[in-house]
Amino acid sequence: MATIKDVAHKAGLSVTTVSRYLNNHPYISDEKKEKIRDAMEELDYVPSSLATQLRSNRGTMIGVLVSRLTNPYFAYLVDAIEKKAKQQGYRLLIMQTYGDKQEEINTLEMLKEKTISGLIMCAVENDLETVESYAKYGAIAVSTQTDYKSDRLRLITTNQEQATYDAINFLIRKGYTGIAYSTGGDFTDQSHGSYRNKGYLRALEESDIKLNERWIFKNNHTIEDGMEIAVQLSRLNEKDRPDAIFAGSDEVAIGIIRKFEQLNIRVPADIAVMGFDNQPFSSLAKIPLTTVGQPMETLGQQAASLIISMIEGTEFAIDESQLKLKIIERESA
Amino acid sequence: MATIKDVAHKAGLSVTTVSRYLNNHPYISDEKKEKIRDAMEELDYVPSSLATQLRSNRGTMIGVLVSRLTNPYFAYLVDAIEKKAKQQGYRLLIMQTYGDKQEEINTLEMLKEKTISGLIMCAVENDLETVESYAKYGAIAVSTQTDYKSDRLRLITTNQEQATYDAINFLIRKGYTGIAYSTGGDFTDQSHGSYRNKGYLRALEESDIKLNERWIFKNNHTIEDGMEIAVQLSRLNEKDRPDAIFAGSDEVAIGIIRKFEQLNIRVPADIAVMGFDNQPFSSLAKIPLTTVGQPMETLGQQAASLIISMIEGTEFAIDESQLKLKIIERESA
DNA sequence: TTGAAAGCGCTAACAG
DNA sequence: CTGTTAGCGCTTTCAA
Repeated sequence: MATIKDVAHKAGLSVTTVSRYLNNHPYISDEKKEKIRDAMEELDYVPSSLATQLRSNRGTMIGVLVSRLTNPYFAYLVDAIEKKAKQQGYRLLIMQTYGDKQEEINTLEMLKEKTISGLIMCAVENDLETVESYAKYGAIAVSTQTDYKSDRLRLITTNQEQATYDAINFLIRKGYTGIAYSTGGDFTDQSHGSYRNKGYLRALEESDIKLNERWIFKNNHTIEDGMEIAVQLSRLNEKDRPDAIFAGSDEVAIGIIRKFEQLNIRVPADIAVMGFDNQPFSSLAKIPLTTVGQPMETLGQQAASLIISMIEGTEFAIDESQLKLKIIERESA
Repeated sequence: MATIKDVAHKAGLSVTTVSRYLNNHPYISDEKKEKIRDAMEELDYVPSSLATQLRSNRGTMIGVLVSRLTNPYFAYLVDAIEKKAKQQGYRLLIMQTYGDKQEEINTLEMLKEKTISGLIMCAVENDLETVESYAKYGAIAVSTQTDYKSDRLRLITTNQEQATYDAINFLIRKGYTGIAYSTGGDFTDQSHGSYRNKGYLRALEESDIKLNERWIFKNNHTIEDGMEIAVQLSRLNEKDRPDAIFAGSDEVAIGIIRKFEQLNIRVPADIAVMGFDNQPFSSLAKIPLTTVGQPMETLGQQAASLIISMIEGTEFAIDESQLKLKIIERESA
């Protein structure tokens, strides 16, 4: 591979001048520019981004950390980030944690290695104190709802609490009053999904609906989990049964509906089912799912813009108004 | 950030020794090892991967090129590649082409930049001659079925021709004889999907079924395309109608089925529908899809192992037996 | 407007 | 077993 030296030699100039050309410095005569261009062309020269980064101490690689790429939520997020990043001349290094804290740490360590100049964490496993301790090595943006305040870390938040509140109210307005609830966490304040729990609780409270502990289902993620919930629900006494369930995820919702079908429980006539995420398959289901859609596209775009601004030391204000979740009404509720 | 120099200084040793330690060279006394370890610990030292790569001329980054990450086929592929790569100490740089030839070239150029030491092309837009011309700059593995022979380029092939042949025979054995066919390409030999076309044609021929041009649908990709196909099929005279259609993609299949439902055409009773890909939603559909499953997991693993072996100059033999597509029978056919 | 020279952080002969 | 030294390919003073 040709180096800057070869180009300089062939053009009869110094490497300095060639370097200047590469970086669009002023003060190069057009004549030399021409020569350099020709030499580069002839040698099929491409600057080594490695050397550039090492010397100039500014990288062009952005890390993106997700739980699993096969989860469409993350796939769409990464898709949006990739488009925006490419457009601004940045590359993406993708890592998956699969929910593992240590993997997350390993990725954060790449900031020290200078492999990446910034990291977008689309999900977070460790506590934010730990994450923040890496902020001195590079830019970090985290997508999560939290009360944690920090000026080294930028947070890019969607309002899960509000979305859940809205969703439950949507059900209430539709006349449902017995609203069961499924969560991926354990329904405590520290668990995953705690902000959604708050939204659920707040909506019930405002409508003077008493919480029924037996209608709370914890640690559910998969279609199978959903089917199990449906079984449990079906075992309840007719009058002890909720008339709706907020499933917390589209997978779980699909599982519930599928099992209900086998049990001859009609959706939404007997029990309405509401999902969360608006997965691609949700509109394709046998009973198209009423669900909550997340703004993956704008979330990804803004995350990319944010991290780039942090890397480059410019300002970027997140536009919260673009980051709203919205209820997507179809047939299951 | 601490450098190797700082570590050497603090440990009272030369950078060479520290470098040796970093690279697990023999000939270092345990005593010094200890010192180095301590110094690194204290300084929170992490080697700059940039400098290492520049100097040693061996990188640790693998490029992965896909059409769109939001296509589950690619998401699952990348997922598998990521796992395998991580396990071997490599990182993934992801690029999307969105079907654009120039984007593919841009990605190939990264081989020259030394940004990546190898590239896995999960799909290919340009002709293989062009791709091959980049092979001198780094390892390239391409996943595509082709007759193109090359020793600079490694191909990792699934047998689309055979899978389609098998699928059509599956339909034939089920008693269907009028088998329509939809393709993403234009049904010519050069287009996307030409190997599938061959499989279709071969199966028909072997069963002495004459090709009916009016049952060939070209350039279809989306659910909407599928719905349009269904409309056209419904307009055919009852006796001119096929009794099955091989849709070429699950999306198209879903579209066809959905429209058929509106038109009161029963699936599979009136017309059987077969998809391709086994997308995650395919089993979830109203009428669970009979389709062809691709071995994304092993394909991804083998692609990763292959490119790593190429980068490291070792041998790796692709295990074709693991790369078989298989028919997944559900209800639509 | 141009060039010489000194590194960025690391590795790899070569010499002890 | 350990250190000296010369770069990898590029950018950036400094001086001309």
